[in-house]
Amino acid sequence: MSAPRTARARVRAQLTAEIADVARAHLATDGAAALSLRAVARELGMASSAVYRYFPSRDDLLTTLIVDAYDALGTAAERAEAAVPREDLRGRLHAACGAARDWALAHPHEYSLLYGSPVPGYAAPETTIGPAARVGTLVVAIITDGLASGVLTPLPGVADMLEPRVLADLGLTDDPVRAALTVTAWSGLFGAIGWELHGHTHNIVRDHAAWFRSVVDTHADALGLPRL
Amino acid sequence: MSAPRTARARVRAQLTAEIADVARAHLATDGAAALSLRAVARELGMASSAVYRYFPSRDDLLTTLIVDAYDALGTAAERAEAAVPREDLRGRLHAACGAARDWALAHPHEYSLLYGSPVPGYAAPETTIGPAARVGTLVVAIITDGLASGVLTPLPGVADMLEPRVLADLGLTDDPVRAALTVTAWSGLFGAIGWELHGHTHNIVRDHAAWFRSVVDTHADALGLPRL
DNA sequence: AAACCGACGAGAGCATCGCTCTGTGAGGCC
DNA sequence: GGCCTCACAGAGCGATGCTCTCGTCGGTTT
Repeated sequence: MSAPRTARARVRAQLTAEIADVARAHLATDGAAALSLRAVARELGMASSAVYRYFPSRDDLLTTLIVDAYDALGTAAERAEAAVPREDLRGRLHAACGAARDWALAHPHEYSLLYGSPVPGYAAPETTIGPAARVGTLVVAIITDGLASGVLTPLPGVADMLEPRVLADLGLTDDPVRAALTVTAWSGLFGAIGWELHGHTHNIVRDHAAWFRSVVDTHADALGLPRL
Repeated sequence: MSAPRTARARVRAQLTAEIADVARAHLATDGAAALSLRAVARELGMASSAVYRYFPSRDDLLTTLIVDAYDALGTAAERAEAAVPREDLRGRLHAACGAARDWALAHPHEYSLLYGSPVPGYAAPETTIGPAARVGTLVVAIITDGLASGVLTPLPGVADMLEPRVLADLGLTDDPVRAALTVTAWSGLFGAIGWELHGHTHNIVRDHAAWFRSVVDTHADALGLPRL
């Protein structure tokens, strides 16, 4: 991340990135489970043992790929969402979720790595939780914007299924019902993407793009986002 | 499936089942990716090559486990749903989905095998599509029951994102909007289960059972199921 | 009853994997 | 210029899925 000071560090950083790039290419074509450290080393013309100078284990390599993927997905969603007028809450949701779906369709294996089954014996380390939350943060921002501008009013009812600390951090303490709906929308949207990606809607859904838009609308309705 | 006629076929069927049982146990404890044909053979005291007399490949073994898992999940959901009065549509949805969630929490690895990332280079064969649809069929039955009894009336609007043939097969041709919502609910419910199972709601949701109930209610609302 | 043929199981073997250890070389640092 | 750390290669270990061959045993047919 920081600029390498010595020439040695520079070439090291460069080779590290090169390994990650090749690994990402393998991941994109063959999937996470087929990602082989030896194959990456072969493609780079180095001994397999040399790779361990840069990544202590296969899981470590996978972790960097995961973080990168979360970042790429988050960036895609954020850029799409930023292009929509602030007051169009539903449009912002559509943009963010549509971009997430597009990214998933373009990078199916990476998406599965993020939101599919956890890799065998692999536990997501702390470094992944930040990037993982970016899309969720985006959805929450749409809600809080709506509440701040008065377009949305807190939903009545009580709901204490979420962590109070998270509610406070997100600024949704006084609208816990809508906060729960936000988590529901978040999981539902990604569930729909995975559903399509893994073929569960094969032979059922004809127009996946249209269906996904309707899914977003369903959740937008539940959240009370006004149609523009 | 059919009764074995010869003694040879009987012992063969029995050993086949035994192999599948051991494999299922390994799957339950270690996960799908760690399922090793050799380990199964070791536990059964036979040479690894002998297992290939019963299952032509590891993927084939996995397929039978997948089919069995779909069946177990479907049975659990059906039994729970059958215990609820027919007229309580929302209760039936809660029962079916709650049972699916319970089953998933009790068999996380098997659930991930069904609804997580596809196994490397593994393509679900035709034999899995029947059992896979059982839970979905259950949800559809709740809807069609409501339409038949007049509790539900077709939702206005047009929706042609689903396959017309499926609409006809399910008897939802005259309520395509609700049919789309049904698919949305189906994917959203399983998305929520996977979301919880894979830890994406960790540190966000405090009471997962309550949250899941609210997810079911959200989809029940979207489907227009009356509160009893 | 005898011959036969198919299924069955074991073992060795191949290619692959993640990972470790050891030795050697070359670059940067004092 | 000498030291020293880092980088790399290679061999090796245990494990995987899968194939092939070979001996054996059981059921079937003549």
